[in-house]
Amino acid sequence: MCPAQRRSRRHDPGRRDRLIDAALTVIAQRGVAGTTHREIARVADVPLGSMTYHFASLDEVLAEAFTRHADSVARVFDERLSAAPDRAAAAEAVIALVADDLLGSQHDLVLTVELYVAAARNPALRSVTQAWMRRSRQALERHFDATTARELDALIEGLVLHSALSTDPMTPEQIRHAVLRYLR
Amino acid sequence: MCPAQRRSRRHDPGRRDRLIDAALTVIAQRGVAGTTHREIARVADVPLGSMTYHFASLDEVLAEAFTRHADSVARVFDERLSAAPDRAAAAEAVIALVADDLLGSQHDLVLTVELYVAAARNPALRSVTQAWMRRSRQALERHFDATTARELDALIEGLVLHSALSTDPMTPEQIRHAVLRYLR
Amino acid sequence: MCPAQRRSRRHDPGRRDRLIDAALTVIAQRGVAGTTHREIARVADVPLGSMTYHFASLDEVLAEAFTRHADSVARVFDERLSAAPDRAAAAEAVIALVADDLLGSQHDLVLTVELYVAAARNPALRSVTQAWMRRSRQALERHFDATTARELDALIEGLVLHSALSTDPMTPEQIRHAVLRYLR
Amino acid sequence: MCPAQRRSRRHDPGRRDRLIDAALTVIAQRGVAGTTHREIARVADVPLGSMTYHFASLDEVLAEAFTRHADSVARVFDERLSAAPDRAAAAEAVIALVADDLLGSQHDLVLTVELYVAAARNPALRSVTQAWMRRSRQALERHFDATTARELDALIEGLVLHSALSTDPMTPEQIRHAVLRYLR
DNA sequence: AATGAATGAGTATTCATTCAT
DNA sequence: TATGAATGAATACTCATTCAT
Repeated sequence: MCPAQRRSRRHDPGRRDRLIDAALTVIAQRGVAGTTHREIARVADVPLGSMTYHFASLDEVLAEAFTRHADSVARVFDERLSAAPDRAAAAEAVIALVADDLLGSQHDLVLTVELYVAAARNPALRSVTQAWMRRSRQALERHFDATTARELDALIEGLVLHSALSTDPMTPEQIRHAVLRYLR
Repeated sequence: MCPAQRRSRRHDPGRRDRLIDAALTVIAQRGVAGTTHREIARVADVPLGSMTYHFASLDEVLAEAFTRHADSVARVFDERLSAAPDRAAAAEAVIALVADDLLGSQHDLVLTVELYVAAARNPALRSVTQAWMRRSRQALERHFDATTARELDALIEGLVLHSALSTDPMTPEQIRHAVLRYLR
Repeated sequence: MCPAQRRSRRHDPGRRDRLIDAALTVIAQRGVAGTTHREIARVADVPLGSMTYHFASLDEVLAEAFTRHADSVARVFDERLSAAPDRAAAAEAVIALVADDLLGSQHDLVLTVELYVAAARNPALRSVTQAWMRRSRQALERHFDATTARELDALIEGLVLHSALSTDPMTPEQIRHAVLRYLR
Repeated sequence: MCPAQRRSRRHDPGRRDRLIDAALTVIAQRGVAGTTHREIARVADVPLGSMTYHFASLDEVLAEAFTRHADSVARVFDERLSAAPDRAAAAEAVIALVADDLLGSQHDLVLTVELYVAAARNPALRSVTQAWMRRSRQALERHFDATTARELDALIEGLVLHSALSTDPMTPEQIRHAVLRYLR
């Protein structure tokens, strides 16, 4: 009777949103291969049937989740580069972004790699990765010419990925060294 | 009765080997998530029971397959860098390796990314990736100092991966430009 | 705001009726087994919740739909036989009815067979088929004695069904031959 | 330890066969719509996984089951008509076949109607019904001309089906009357 | 009066692995 | 040594129906 009781969750606006977040959690923890309706529902504490009510298929869930992930990472990238007043500050922004990604939770990094693999076989996801790439490159082009932007983007990719897979990831100083050497 | 009939392959010494190759084919085509005993057996044209006869588990199959893949890619890397007489030739070797990866079949590239993701959750595979990385770096260190080798290795990673995911992959000329700019 | 916008159909007096027609369309297209609340709602372009608002259960929908089908087929049967002035004209009416069923859309025929099967397990539907049969027989009894009416009714059934399932359905001439031979 | 214990059913030759029979039982009891892997497995007292080991899909199960049904009914039809020495005996054989179908278990009759409906939407089943029809007609043509055979076949169809759906099915005497009147 | 949201039981199917031969 | 048969857990997805608004 008391409305505070966890009795029923029938009215739950925002559930779809929470499900997408739960999906990202699951993908990060168990990979795309281990991402199932059941697991997402469990993490979001929602009945299984709710998944297929809100999403037509698991692929739709993945697409929405990765889109959200890419958007949020790209937004940070955009913001930091927009805030940089000059080329030197932009270089520092890039260094900070890479270092944060590496030193921060593995969460974002793992999601990114999962997205890459999933995109290799899922066209819907491929357009997500491509939009994201385009956006990063445009952010870099605020400060660098097109060729430099493209090459720098690839270098960032390599630094992040490589270090992530290594037992001794690069230190922030090493990252700074690599980026500045390239831009020297 | 006639031995030419495709009757039975009961005596088949290289079968274990062929199964590992079949596994790589399947991983490249359908991803680790789509790699099953059944599919590998189908590709190798071998009865299902043969899989579990030769391998204790699917994980064992994956580990052996990825080990073979890493070995073969690393060997080529090694050979080309060993053959380079000087630093300039080494730079050209690196450029050629990246360009071949991109222009050649997606096969190797896809396998590599699949390995990265699988390694994120499978310790046995992580040691495969790490041995591979160590080996590449050592190959580079024949011609470059340790810091350069490490950074170059990351750049290579980024160039290959980034271009692979892009709709307009880099041309060999663009790759050459990026590598030489870094080594300048 | 503009009332012409397709905004809402909240006031829709004939909706229940339209739902029954939609149900018949779905049954004809996908069979009773493929007839679901969702599909009927989709065909009628009506929200899912509307189905259970207007009908207590799917069975109720089916019963109403089949009743409507049987009524409409029986009415035509009635009318044509009533219009026949004598036995010879009645025979021609029967021939025309069978031929029309066969040459017309498969729609009615499929619905009839679906009804037969559904009736085998659903008592509510069994009374629909029985009322229909009784009515056909009474229509025939305007012109034929009871035994002939019954036998003729069975012959009609067989001619329609048999031809419907055949790759080379009977021609109108063949139907006429069969009916007249029986009544000769 | 004792081999007589119902311990394991792992060795069970003929299981596939038993599954097809179980499928026919289920179709007769619950209709094609109610025929599921689970239900067939339950009736055959076999684990669920066994169904999909032996059959690629539920449609394959249905096709095999209906083929068996049609074969067995057609064989009886064949045999009885082959045994008839003359046209009069053939007429009696037809009468007996219809009467047996009606007075015998509903089993065969229900299966037949289910087959008709299923065939309306499943091409694989349509060829089953057509082969069956052809075979019946050929059996009749041993004693009757082609036109008579076809018409008689339709009459049989109608008598069986119509009576089956009626609350007061025809008596054997009534069936005899109908058939003989037609052949008179 | 009407409906979007929610839910739990059920469906076909896949599959790693075990086992008897 | 090798394998066809078998199995049970899991998966994506469907759907009749209930319910809060």
